[in-house]
Amino acid sequence: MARAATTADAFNAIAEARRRQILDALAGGERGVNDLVASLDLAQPLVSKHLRVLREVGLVEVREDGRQRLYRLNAESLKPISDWIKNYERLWTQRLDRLDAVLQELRETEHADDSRNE
Amino acid sequence: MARAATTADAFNAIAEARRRQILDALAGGERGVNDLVASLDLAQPLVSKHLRVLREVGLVEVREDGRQRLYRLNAESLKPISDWIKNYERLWTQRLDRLDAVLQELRETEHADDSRNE
DNA sequence: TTGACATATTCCCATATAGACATACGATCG
DNA sequence: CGATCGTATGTCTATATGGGAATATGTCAA
Repeated sequence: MARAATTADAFNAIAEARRRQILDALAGGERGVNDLVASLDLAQPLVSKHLRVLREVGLVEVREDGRQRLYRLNAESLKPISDWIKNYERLWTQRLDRLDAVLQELRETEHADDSRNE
Repeated sequence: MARAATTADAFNAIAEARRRQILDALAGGERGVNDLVASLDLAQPLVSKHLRVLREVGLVEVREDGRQRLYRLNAESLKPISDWIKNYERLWTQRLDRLDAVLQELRETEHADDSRNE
């Protein structure tokens, strides 16, 4: 079997950096294809193809407006990724193995004013 | 150009569901390869191959123990993913049908105090 | 040493890309 | 109507995969 299709799920879709860039661009709001092409400095057919992948996994949605197609982010499709990674966040947040030294250094360097949770 | 290598970065590495399963299994602590093979019901060579990919992107680390190799999670390598997705979380957390209103509110109350959810 | 065990590597194959390029399609304008 | 704009799709290629199978490597035990 080959690699899973890029349209298999959001995990595969966002593996490609360009597609993440597109999502980042759409985070600011609806945008047309040529608009994205200009922003990302990518060939138009490529942008269209990437948008297709993103659409197939539900990460973006389209709306027709005259001869333009306005794409917009559908962030909820990122939730599975967020949910998955959330289980790991504490593993580096509360990583206390040899953190003591680092914390002391940080305390000296940064002089945080409201970090009284220890 | 073909798809980016699975070892290109953590995003590509975790696109494969089996590798996420391996990470999930390692979240509980260090484990040997055969141990993982039994847990995941995967052929041993496959597990070794997946572990190699995960190792190459820094998601796991190995330690030799007799004739076993104990793998453990290096969660920090997931941080780039966590960081990226964090920018989107609020987009579904505060997803009301009238997003415009929310956006305006955000624009007005741009203070760092965001502890008033619900 | 031989053998059992734990893990890694190699070879093969079917599949699917991302990108470049050409072109098709639909909407709008003149 | 024809021309043009905005976008999508098709074709080609190089490349890399995940899985299966066989095998290599390395470690310990008797």
